[in-house]
Amino acid sequence: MTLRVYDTRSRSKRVFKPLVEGQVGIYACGITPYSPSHIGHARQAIAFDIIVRWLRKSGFKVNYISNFTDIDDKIISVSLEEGVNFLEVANRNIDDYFTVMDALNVLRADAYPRVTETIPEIIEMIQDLIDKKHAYEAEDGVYFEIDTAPEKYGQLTGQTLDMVRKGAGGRVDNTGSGKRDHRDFALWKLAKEGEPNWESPWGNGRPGWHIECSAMSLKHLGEKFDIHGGGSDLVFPHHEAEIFQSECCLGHDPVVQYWLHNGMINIDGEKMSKSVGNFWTVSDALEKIEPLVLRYALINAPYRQPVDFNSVMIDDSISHHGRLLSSYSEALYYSEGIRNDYSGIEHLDEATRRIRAGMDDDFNTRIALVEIQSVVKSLTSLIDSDENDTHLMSAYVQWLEEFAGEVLGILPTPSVAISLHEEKISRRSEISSKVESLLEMRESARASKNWPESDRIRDELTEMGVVVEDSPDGTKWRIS
RNA sequence: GCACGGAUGGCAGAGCAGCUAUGCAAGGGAUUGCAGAUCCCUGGACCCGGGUGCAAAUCCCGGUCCGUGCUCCA
Repeated sequence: MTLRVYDTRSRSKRVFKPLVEGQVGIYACGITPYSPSHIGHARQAIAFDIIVRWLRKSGFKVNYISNFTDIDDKIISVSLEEGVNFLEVANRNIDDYFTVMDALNVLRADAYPRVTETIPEIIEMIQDLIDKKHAYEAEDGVYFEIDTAPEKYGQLTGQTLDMVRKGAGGRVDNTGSGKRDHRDFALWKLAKEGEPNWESPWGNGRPGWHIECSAMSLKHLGEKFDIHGGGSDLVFPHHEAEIFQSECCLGHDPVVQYWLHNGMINIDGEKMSKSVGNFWTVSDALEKIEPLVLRYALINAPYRQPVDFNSVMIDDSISHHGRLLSSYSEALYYSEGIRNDYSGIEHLDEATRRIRAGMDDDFNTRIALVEIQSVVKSLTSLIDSDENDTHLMSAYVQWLEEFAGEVLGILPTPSVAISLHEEKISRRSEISSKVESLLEMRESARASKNWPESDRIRDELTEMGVVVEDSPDGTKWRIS
């Protein structure tokens, strides 16, 4: 079994081979905490959560790092508006991040470095770049000089220096006052009046946007590491800039072996943005959708594809996830918490083979969900068959926990699932006698072909949340 | 304008050269007073034009449309 991943730099799927056998270092760009997390952040977090889960499942020892850019222009502007310290803004939104990502069952990374805790390393790296003549000091900060490494340009985007020069057009004059060339980018920005700042050899200021990730990945993962990830909107300029910084500083290339980028989220076919007014924070979404259903929805397309967030896909996710949850919790209940090895059960073996092949093919969660749906379908008919084969059921339980739970993270814990089912059962016993007597009345109405009365009683039961099902061997009912 | 990605049945979304994707929806049947649930069955797609293959949704070339990025913006 071979894992293949799509590498943005080579623009193709490549067989995954880590630098050190059996170990994987992975760095994924996290958020700039200037506002509460939105569902695009959730998608990024979930995508890399699942990538890490699958790497671990495949036997790799994984070191997963995800950062917070806790100082930046937008954070400063929010802090000025509110008249509070910038760290208060950042910490508040980082708290929000952890709260919602925990709810979405995103496992914690091994470390969450922050820019403000990496200042010495950042300064050291900038100094190194200056010493190596790749960066220069200007009146408003320190800049990386693109022309010192033109061969590195466009590794991720395919653009050349000339293209960008043309594309930038009239904006050249508006960016960065001290730059020698408009394509140069800031490594250190000198502080203006009232801005947060740190001491440096070039004056008090703060790091530019890109250098932090080079410094933090170096600090936590070393001079070369396996996977660097993030949203596809970061490909340019952020990740291109990182290549310049890291490779020029360390003197070798490539520093990053595989570049992985997740796709963006559209709302009803349009880009999600604050200006369009179709902006969903995760908290907004969680008011309407169960967290695990949202997670399900966000992995319904492979991580590189754009996801269109619309009511149809949400409704689909609600019903599909609901089916998974109720069959799982019911099977768990009947099998009394026992787990059974599923190997040897043909259908489950086949599903296992396909789900593995799908996940090994650039983490295709869509394929995985298809297999899970198919397993759920046969489990549901097993439960409905009245055979009460708890041995077989417990094998299904184990399979679902392994793939829907451990790998995709879309199952609640067994105790939560059990209590969901028990709630149903207790609700059932609560209203049982009333329902039974109504059903008897309805039965006699039906016997005398009094259909209006029969339907009236059925409506009454519907109001109570009871679904009536007539069948050849009598009338059954269940909680909707 | 330039770069990168995408275009598959009513919708969502696999497919990476030969073999049913799948789910939802639709139609037919079984069951039913009706409805629901369940089971069985069915139809239906590969943006356009060329090219290379015994064979192309799948590879190549050209076009059209869509998305994203083009310097601090998720």
